[in-house]
Amino acid sequence: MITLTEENYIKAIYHLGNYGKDIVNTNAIADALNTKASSVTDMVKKLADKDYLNYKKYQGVKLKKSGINVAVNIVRKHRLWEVFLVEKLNFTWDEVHEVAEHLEHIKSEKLVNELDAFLEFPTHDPHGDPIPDKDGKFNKIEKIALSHATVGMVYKCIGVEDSSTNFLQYLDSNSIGLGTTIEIIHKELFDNSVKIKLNTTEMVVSQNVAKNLYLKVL
Amino acid sequence: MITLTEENYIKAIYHLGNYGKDIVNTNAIADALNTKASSVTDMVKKLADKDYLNYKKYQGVKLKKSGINVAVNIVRKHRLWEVFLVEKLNFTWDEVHEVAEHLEHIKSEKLVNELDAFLEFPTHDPHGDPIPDKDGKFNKIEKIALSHATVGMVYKCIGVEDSSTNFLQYLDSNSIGLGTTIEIIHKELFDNSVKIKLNTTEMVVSQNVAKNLYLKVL
DNA sequence: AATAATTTTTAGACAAGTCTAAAAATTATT
DNA sequence: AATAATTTTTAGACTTGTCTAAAAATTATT
Repeated sequence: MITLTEENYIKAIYHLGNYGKDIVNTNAIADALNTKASSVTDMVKKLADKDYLNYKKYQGVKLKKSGINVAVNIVRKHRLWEVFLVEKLNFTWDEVHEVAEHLEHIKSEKLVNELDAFLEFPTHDPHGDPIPDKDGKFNKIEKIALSHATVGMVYKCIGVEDSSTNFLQYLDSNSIGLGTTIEIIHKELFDNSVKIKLNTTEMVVSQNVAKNLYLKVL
Repeated sequence: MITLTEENYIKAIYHLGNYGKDIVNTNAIADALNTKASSVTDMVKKLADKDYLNYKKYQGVKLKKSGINVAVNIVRKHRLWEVFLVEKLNFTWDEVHEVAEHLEHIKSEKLVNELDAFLEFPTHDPHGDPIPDKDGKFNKIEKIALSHATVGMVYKCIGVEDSSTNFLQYLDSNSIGLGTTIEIIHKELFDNSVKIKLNTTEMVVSQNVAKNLYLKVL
């Protein structure tokens, strides 16, 4: 049996380590989980014992197949619940994350698969992130950050890097959401801000915003 | 902050103590939660400290208003999730309990109230038990156990006392469900078994079954 | 290559919730 | 009312996950 805490460690390692492909070091995990490095050391030893990952002292950890399976399954559940909350229960995209953090730990194969079917097998969550299917397969989308977009071209907003409440509410208040069409008017070399056009209105976004907003070519 | 374990103790005390109205003793709680009396003593002291209940040494515990509020809220969530699982996700009435035991602990006012609205404010769960509304109000139905029904009368099945998988599957396999019409043919004084008629077929149920099946007069 | 700075691990402690075994209180029996 | 049986509580220990502070290893700097 895997505990809630173990699941959260595995999930963090998965996200920090490029879908479980890279080695992740102790401090990064501690930061991500708001805990101390010593606690992380204890837990990764335990996870290594349980064969979810490889742990080399002073080097770091890398997920093994069974660890990646656990992580993908949690990601699947998290994103399906997010779709449910937005599409059926009138949550906004900045409200879903916290609740989904809890729902993702409910253990029932039937629950997640029936939920998937009920939502008609969605492929992306409300933040534009792909949802793994029953077999754990999903498409890594060819997304480009607004900060790397080309002046003069037209894009569609497909997701965010930072899904903090602050950032999502900023986007909402500026009428930027999933699917919003964005034309790149000008890039300011001085401070890396970007002038963009939404429908008819033009606005300038900071480098920080530009780096955290993902687009795809229209 | 209330922990998951505290919530489960409060829920058990609520059910054991007639909606929180009666005093409940230590061993009863230990039995219900599959734990030891000494663990119960420790926990009820803690719950008394937190003002959820009154605890008198060697006497037992009784829920206070705040404890009843906690319990009713958990019951509300549990039963709403059961409705969701049966009506939207194709669960059968014997499959819902275990999953709902976990879903009931998710803490989000918005989640439960939106779920309630999404399900169109159901008043009863799939086992016939009433669902408290947003303010904790619900109707205690005038139900009668099959064991106390009158020979010759016709009833409708409205719920169960025992919602164990075994019992619910027994009912399913004998085509007894919510809404089934049941006529009382004969009561056997010798072993308290009851002969009943369902549509056209007649069958005999044991005293054990009869005590755990709730009816209402048709 | 030696020293300094950083990262990671170890050692020991703590809180929550549980357990066993023994002691104390209550209830039942004669 | 005294003794027996039962119930409940206490005392001390264990597990999980956490922490602090110190030690050890690694990496960076001179």
